[in-house]
Amino acid sequence: MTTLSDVAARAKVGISTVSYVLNKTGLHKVSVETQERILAAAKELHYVPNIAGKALRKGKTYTVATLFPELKGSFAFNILSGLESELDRENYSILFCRYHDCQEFISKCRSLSGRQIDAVIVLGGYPEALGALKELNKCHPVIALACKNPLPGMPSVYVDGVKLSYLAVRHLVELGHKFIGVNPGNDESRICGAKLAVKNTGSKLFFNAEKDQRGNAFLEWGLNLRKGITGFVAFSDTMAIELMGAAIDRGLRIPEDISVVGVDGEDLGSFYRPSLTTMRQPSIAQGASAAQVMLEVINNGYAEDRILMPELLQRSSTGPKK
Amino acid sequence: MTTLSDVAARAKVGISTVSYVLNKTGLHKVSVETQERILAAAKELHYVPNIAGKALRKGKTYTVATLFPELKGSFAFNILSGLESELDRENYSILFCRYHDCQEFISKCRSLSGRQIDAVIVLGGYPEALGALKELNKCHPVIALACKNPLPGMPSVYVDGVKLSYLAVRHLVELGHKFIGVNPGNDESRICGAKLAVKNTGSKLFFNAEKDQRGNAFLEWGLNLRKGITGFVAFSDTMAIELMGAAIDRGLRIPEDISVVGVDGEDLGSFYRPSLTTMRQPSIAQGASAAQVMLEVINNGYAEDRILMPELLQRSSTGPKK
DNA sequence: CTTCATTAGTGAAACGATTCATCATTTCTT
DNA sequence: AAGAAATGATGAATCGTTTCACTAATGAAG
Repeated sequence: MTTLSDVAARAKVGISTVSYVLNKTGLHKVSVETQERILAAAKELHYVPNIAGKALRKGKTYTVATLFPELKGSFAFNILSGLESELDRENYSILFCRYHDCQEFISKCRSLSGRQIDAVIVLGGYPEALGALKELNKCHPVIALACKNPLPGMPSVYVDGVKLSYLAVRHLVELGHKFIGVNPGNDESRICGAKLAVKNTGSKLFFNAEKDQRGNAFLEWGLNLRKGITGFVAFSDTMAIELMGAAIDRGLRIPEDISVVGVDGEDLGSFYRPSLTTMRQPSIAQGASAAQVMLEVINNGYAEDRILMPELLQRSSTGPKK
Repeated sequence: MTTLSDVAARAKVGISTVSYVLNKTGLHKVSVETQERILAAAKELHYVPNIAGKALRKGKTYTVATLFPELKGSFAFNILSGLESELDRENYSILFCRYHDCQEFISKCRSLSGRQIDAVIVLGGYPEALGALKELNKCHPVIALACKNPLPGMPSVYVDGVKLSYLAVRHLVELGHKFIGVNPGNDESRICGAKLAVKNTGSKLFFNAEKDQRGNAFLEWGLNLRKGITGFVAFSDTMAIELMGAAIDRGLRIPEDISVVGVDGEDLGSFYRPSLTTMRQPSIAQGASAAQVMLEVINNGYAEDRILMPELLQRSSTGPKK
């Protein structure tokens, strides 16, 4: 481990001069020759700054924490990837934290509060844990990812839920489906977007409000409705695929008998038969945007929300109503 | 930010005593009353140790880096999760790093070399980048994950490839398949396991050595062989599913016409129709094991490899040869 | 009554970096 | 030529911990 003073000794200058030069602090005047001598010495000795020392002195760690819920599929890893490539350029590192339930969410918030980090990026969360989140936000800037403003004024990055829902439902409407089932949970934007899509079209919307619904239960609910639903929007690819499996098990044909739209845009959906029509949510871009927002907040103390646009990936699980 | 000296002041003791008490260093004698006074003061002031200060002094950071390649599916995130829950208990944090190509792998190895961390867990890697890995290993303990001993003596955690391959092929043999196609890449263990499984059975094995094969190409290769292959082992669920899609597109029935075994054990495979028979590779357990190996190496300077056993998940994509 | 352990506790020196305040020089003004 | 200003460089304090070496004070042993 070579330190600043090793470099200083070799370049025959004071320790502080080395620091000034290596940090390119343009303010302090150092002659060109000295600079070169120092740079050379640093290179020869393979000097790398000691992050702990730096952090201790500056109070800044160039480290941000991420707090993830349990997630399946490649979504989480894509987010991480997007974050990483954006932050790496600015020499920030990512700390990975994860919670399984509300209690653990709270305890991780607490322990992150006391940690030396520059910001936290939070996914998911719990309504009953807003206190812990607020507490955390007193200690560090917090950015909400894939979750719209959990706390007033907290900068967020998310996919436009109204548009997402609108595009998915409109796709089914345009295919002629008259009775459409969606399970937006209690997400206002999704409900709103779906309503917008059927407005003045003659198609009718049915909301399944059940939380944590499985695909087959959703299908059953739809088929049992008086009118018989022919178009389904499932708010995740996993559920959509599960729904399709259940439909095939009952001898239903897709898309001849029912049409299914998923949400996420995972690659895997394209390999299913029929391949899954889905709403692509740009996960890597979400990570990258969160990184940008975070940097803005760190540098300017403030950032606007970043809202990303979803996109319809039309494949074979949707077709004209027959 | 309350520091040790704040606590010391409130408890009316010296700063070093506080340190001894808070670190439970059993060696130094401190009277019970004083201990309680200090503990109380620390609690009242919400003391949390400054990691930077600690790291600077001790040269130990309680941070380990992970180095991931690009990966799809939930594998990577599961690994991270397994790591996290195991390491969290020991108060280690996880730094997330990622590479896209060989060059970036090398540069990340370099930058990790200079960083203050206690160990590195590496997935994937490149034969042509072993130098960088060796260099990294000079600076920190390195554990290889899901990759068998990339460097001699480097502790590794991986799933038993021989067994994996053996079980997958034997399953097809037992179903009566006489011509079986596998694509083990250049993985010796997988080739070996597959050979073991057909030994003295009358079934015959065909190796597709192509790297980065897509599912449909693999299928085509198998169908075009002189004998006509009826059983396929694809060494990832994604490829297996892609292969099934391609088969269905050609009007083949699964498992009546061909049987397909995947490898990974992702949930999504169970929703496919037919649902995918696959070899489960315990990804969370792999993460957890890597964490344990890492702790062993950090504490004892040495650890045995940890080899995990795969498991056959029999579903509907395999059936008797007809 | 010394001497020696033991107990309870403290002071101060690191660890490696940043940065304020200071100091010689030299150069410019007037 | 004397003071002011700019240039180039440095010393030392500081961030929060840990931990070695040390000190009182008490009790036990000889």
